[in-house]
Amino acid sequence: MLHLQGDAATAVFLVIEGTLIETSSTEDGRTQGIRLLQPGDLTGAEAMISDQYQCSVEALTPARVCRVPVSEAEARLEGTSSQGVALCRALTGELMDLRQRIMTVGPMPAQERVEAVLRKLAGDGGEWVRLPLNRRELGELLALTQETVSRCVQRLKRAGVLQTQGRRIRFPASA
Amino acid sequence: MLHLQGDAATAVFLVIEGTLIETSSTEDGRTQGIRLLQPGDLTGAEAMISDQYQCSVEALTPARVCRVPVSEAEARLEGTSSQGVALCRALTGELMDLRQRIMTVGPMPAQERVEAVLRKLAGDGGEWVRLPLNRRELGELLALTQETVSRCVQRLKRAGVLQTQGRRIRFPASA
DNA sequence: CGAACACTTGACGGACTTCAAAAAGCGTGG
DNA sequence: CCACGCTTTTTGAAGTCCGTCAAGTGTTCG
Repeated sequence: MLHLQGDAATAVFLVIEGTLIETSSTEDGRTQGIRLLQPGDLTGAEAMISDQYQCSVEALTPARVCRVPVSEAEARLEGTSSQGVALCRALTGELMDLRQRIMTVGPMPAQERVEAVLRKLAGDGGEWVRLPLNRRELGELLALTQETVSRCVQRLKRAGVLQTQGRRIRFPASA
Repeated sequence: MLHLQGDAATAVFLVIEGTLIETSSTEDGRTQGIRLLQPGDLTGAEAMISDQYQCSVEALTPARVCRVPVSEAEARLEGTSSQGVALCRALTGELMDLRQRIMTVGPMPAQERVEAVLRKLAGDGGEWVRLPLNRRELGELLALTQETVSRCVQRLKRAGVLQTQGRRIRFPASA
């Protein structure tokens, strides 16, 4: 085990030899494998922009990895233009976002996926927001059909989780 | 439409304003939404290591984006240590890998997912390889149950796509 | 006002999950 | 080498969630 999801993120790792696996778990215990790591792959890059690891990394075979403390990685970039550092941080942010997406389309049931994406789009501040996607496009994003998306939205409405008004939706403040 | 999957990749884009969506399609026409892009997000980073875009990007609302030609992005990193450039390339590779994973767990049926991951692990060179994961772990990676993974492996065996021998598997050379 | 498009709803079928049990691998010690 | 116990894998039966097909009901905009 290289590190656990939630551990203090202090280093980036480069795989030299062997096969490892990144996994991530939801609070309620569902686990999803994110990706296999093979020689040449990098992992733990989120250490550069976050203080906690987003996933656990475990060796599946005996493996050798190169551990680069964040301080050292940053020192290497230090001499560089600030754009270089900014680019790395941005790329790392994209990585974290894609991992989150895998957690959504992987183990979540349809209704949770729909709620997750709508919350992201609408915010949960309680304002009305016009959705920029139709049901078909939402389905495409969530690996569901438009019909399933529609049914989930209706179910969430009936459950009082959200309100709709044509193409506009809103999550009532949960207090 | 910012660019299409397969277009010549010549620039990286930074979202300034608006909402856009990255989508990717398989050769046989299934489309999967990869992620929503919002202000501050970066897209098209694969231009730095590939000559084709991996996904299409489309604006869902009126949007403003900053287009950075690859040549310029590289020039900015030029003054830097080679490690900076290497780091960016590695991060971009991870991004492409995660997109591929979303294509796998999103729209692919169980049997295709199993075949895809086994081919990645075993190579299709025709040698026997010992799997470093058991059925439960394969299921975790593919968002399937261990039983479904097992059934798919059996079906692939019967179809002559692969052979097994305890924990070892092999894809007969397809010639 | 009407046509095109988006969204909802229902009935049905199929793919995958769940639960349960049998079979096969695999290491240990006799 | 074989017997034993453990884990992993396979197989079966039943149930569920989601996809497909097909109407029907908004909504938007010319």
